[in-house]
Amino acid sequence: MKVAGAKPPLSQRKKAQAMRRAQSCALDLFEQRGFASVSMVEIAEQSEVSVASLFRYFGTKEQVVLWDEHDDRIIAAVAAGVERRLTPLAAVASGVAAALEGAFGAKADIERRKMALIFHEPALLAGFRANTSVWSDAFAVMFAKAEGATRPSLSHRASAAAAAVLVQVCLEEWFGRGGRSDLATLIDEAFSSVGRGTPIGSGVDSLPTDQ
Amino acid sequence: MKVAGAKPPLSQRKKAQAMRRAQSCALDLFEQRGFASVSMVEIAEQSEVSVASLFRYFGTKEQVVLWDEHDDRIIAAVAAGVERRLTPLAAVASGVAAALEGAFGAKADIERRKMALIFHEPALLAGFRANTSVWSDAFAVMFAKAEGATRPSLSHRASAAAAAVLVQVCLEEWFGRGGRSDLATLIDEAFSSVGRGTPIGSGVDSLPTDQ
DNA sequence: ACCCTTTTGATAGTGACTATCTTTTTAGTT
DNA sequence: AACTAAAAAGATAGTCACTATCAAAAGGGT
Repeated sequence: MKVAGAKPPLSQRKKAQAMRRAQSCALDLFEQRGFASVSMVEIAEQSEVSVASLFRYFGTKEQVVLWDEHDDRIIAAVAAGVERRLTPLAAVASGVAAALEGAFGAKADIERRKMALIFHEPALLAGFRANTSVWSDAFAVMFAKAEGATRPSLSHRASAAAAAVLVQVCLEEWFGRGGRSDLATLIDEAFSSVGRGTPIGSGVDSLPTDQ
Repeated sequence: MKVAGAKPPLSQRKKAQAMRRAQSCALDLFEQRGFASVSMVEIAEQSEVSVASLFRYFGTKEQVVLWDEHDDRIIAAVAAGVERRLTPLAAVASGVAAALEGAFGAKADIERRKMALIFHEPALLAGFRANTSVWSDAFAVMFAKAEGATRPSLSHRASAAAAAVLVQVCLEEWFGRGGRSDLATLIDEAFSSVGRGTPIGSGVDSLPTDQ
């Protein structure tokens, strides 16, 4: 295991710093004038990072917003849950809740600005939702390994995809409520409503008024 | 109810015809030279539809492939299942199975060519997966209405998103197996493995070897 | 200081997509 | 069948995300 204080090489630190600077400038510009009305050239000029580097770093304009320095924390947290042999959905639920508690702690301001932009710009929302596929694939591999399988089966992929998409739904719900609800509670509610296969009209949380 | 033989206006028929012609030409070209190496101008020349119309019809290059004349059949079939008050997941499972049986019946050749391209080109796969959001939203509204709610609750959206993504997983699995498996069986397997919340390592379909 | 490797910057080019305008086609109406 | 208002299709020019390539400038070890 690595020592916590071990520095990565200078080149990597400078790169990460440039990426943070570029993302921060991009958020400023997008908030002021909208995602479509700001060009990559402007972001480059504002952030003192060349256009070529912007594309090298982020790949696409959307990823300038969507990029998250610590976006592997969720996957790591879920992996820990899987190793504790929780139910697939339970592992994901607890892992995500733990990881996001950290994300919205220290640099909560950046995260909130990102989320606000994402839900305001359809192009960004589409990219945000595409993360589901990445999570899903990662979860599926974990589930397979936990059962000693070399490759994920259909049921592994199914559980993984369901878990990943439920996390997305909860994140959107959470932000839609202004970030005031408890994310862990939302995840719990979403996961259990799927897990128990509630029949439509059974009225577990809202009885039809029969009108 | 409308008479089955009632014709839509001439303009709409010509448009649909042009779209089919354009899609068919596009599939030819993409199969020959790859999605990225064919420009919209070439598709326009080949199909005798102007570039402007291509963008009016399809919006994006990806949608030239992804567009499906009858892609509302799935949603309609699921709506029918919901009205019969099935479980959310059951309604989606049966509806999708029914709808796709039709889709791969008459014009199965086009559908297979589309699927082959979609899974061969990452850009198309991303677009294909984005359909999940559309389905999910539609399902959520159905579930809410079935319970007499005016707007979908979190659990409605959760069930809808899970159902939609499971359909995607099954479609991908189905195509990955060369289209030889029975899609309805796959859907059943996927949905039940999520529904029962199988613990990891419980060994329902493969016991861990404990190594 | 020295080289060697990796990273960054600058430049030119491609093509998806938009905006705008003109021309054609369609659908009623007489 | 001819006339007209409305809608759709075509043509054109422009923007900008993204790629490819090469030159310059770091970084990292000797």
